[in-house]
Amino acid sequence: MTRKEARSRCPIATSLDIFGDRWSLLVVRDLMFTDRRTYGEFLAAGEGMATNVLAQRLEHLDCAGIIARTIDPTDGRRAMYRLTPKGMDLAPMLLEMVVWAAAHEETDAPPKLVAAMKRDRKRFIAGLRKVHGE
Amino acid sequence: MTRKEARSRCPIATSLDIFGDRWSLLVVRDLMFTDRRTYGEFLAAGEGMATNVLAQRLEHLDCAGIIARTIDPTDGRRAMYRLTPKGMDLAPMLLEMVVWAAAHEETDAPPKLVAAMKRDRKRFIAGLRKVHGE
DNA sequence: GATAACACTTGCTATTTGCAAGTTATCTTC
DNA sequence: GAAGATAACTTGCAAATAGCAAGTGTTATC
Repeated sequence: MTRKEARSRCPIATSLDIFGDRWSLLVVRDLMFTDRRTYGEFLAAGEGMATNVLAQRLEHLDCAGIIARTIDPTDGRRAMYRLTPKGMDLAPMLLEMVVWAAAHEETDAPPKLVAAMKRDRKRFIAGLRKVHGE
Repeated sequence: MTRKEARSRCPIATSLDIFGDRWSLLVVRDLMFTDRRTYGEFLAAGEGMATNVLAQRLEHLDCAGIIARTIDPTDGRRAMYRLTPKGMDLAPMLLEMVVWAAAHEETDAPPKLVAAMKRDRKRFIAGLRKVHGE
């Protein structure tokens, strides 16, 4: 997916230039809400992402500064990914996306989790940041 | 863009099935934040969307219940679009996207507007809802 | 050294996007 | 009423991306 030169500089257009596709935010989701950290784990997430697409998305998110890649010191084959602070700052948006979908679509989000998100967004996000060592 | 059968029922995956592409949220943006309401106006927004892509996106958002289409009573050629309540409920997510992009990317969002969003999200969203007659 | 695992890469097909001309219905002007 | 303009798409083709599955190179294990 070659990114054309920037369109407007509108924040939403700018954001969509970075993650306006079907797969990127799924990677961010896994890093944010689950303990998946490797290429193989993202592939195994059950979303049906193709290997070339995942590789390209990881690289793009890395270049955008949303995720960071390191090599597992205990296994030189394994690349580990984590969210950067810039990536963590996507939490409010992802949270609102969860809340929206839970209200308007059929999802398997645990009702208690959604309720916790809606009850106190700031607290929920603070909890995520703590988990991620921020 | 043929939508494959649903992947996981995760809220984020579900949402991305609906608007996980480069163009859909730009339509929602225009309806939410500007006074663009017609096919021609969306095309003229300066984002470089192709005509066939716009037509398909409008239809898809209509089918998803996010926008609604009516014919302008004063001009039978003109289709007018508006956000449904379901579409309006995307406001918090769009707002967080704006805030994120303003913080991490170079955008032309007016600083005062971004500050108003960050200062009191609920109030800003209430203002949007009032403008949209909710 | 043989085998396996990890992270991609590659070659090909299928699908979508992008471009620009085309079509149809409605409106405006004369 | 006819001619011209406009609005919303549609269409045909080229370009780009997604998807599939086999392949490759490095590292780890036995």
